[in-house]
Amino acid sequence: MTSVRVEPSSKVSTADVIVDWYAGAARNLPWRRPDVDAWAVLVSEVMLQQTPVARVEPVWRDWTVRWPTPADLAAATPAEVIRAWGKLGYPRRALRLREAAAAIVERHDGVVPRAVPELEALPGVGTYTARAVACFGYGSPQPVVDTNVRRVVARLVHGQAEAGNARTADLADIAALAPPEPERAVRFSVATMELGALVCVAGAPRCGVCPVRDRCAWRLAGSPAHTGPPRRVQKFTGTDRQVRGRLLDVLRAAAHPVPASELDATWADAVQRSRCLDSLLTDGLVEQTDDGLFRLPQ
DNA sequence: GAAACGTGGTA
DNA sequence: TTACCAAGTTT
Repeated sequence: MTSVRVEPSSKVSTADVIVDWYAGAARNLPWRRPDVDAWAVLVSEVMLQQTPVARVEPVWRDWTVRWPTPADLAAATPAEVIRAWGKLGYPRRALRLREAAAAIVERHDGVVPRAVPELEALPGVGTYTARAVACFGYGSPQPVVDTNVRRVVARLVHGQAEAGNARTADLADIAALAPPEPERAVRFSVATMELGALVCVAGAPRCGVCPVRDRCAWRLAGSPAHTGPPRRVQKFTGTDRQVRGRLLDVLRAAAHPVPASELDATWADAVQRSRCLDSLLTDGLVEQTDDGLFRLPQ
């Protein structure tokens, strides 16, 4: 009689376990549909920088319908993209995305480049985003390291409760786990991010449902608490970021240029208010008309 | 390498 | 209510 050979779990590669888990656990996010092109992927990746998926989804749908190609976005005004960005936060990303679109039109014939160095040369595109676009937009087997992946590697490989700051070695760490087949390597990249986003989360990891709990260095070490300096969380209340946000909020909502007096109500401290308005002007998020009124750049 | 850069949900 | 955190990049 024949017998089924069951390999010990340790013989199954960690990458295969994570990829197989992803097949059954992946969220159905719109930018993961197979017909989504590299431009729409780039838009999603920039929007997702420091902004949760739930808030990105509706805005991404609007953008990809309104500006389906880089040339379309390059032809839009800053005011249009700033308004369409809504309240995703860090609105300089919207300007940079428009600048990236213009660079794609000028330097790449309107086609999102495939090569990581060319992607990284685009405004607002750094190490993470360049690899994410190459990998998810073009199916290139790039190692992709975001905050989720760094946390998974910190625990699974290094036995640490938390990831430290981003390091150059992060790319090598995840590349060492990646499967050799290009298509599986792409799945592995998105699957590792998903594992960090859904299971190996920052606050209270759901180790009970983790597919690699039996081989996680952190778990095997008894889930030791984080040692070392606590990560400082950035303040928001009272900062220039808050003030800038309020100023821009007024200008986004205004149908016409507004006088400075209309901005006074946003923040009591006139010195800080003025500094923030200046910085918005410098950033190209606001412009002043000839008669001294303020508006989003036309 | 540290600090700046928005916003809102969750515990 | 305060604190943490969310697919980073730029200076």
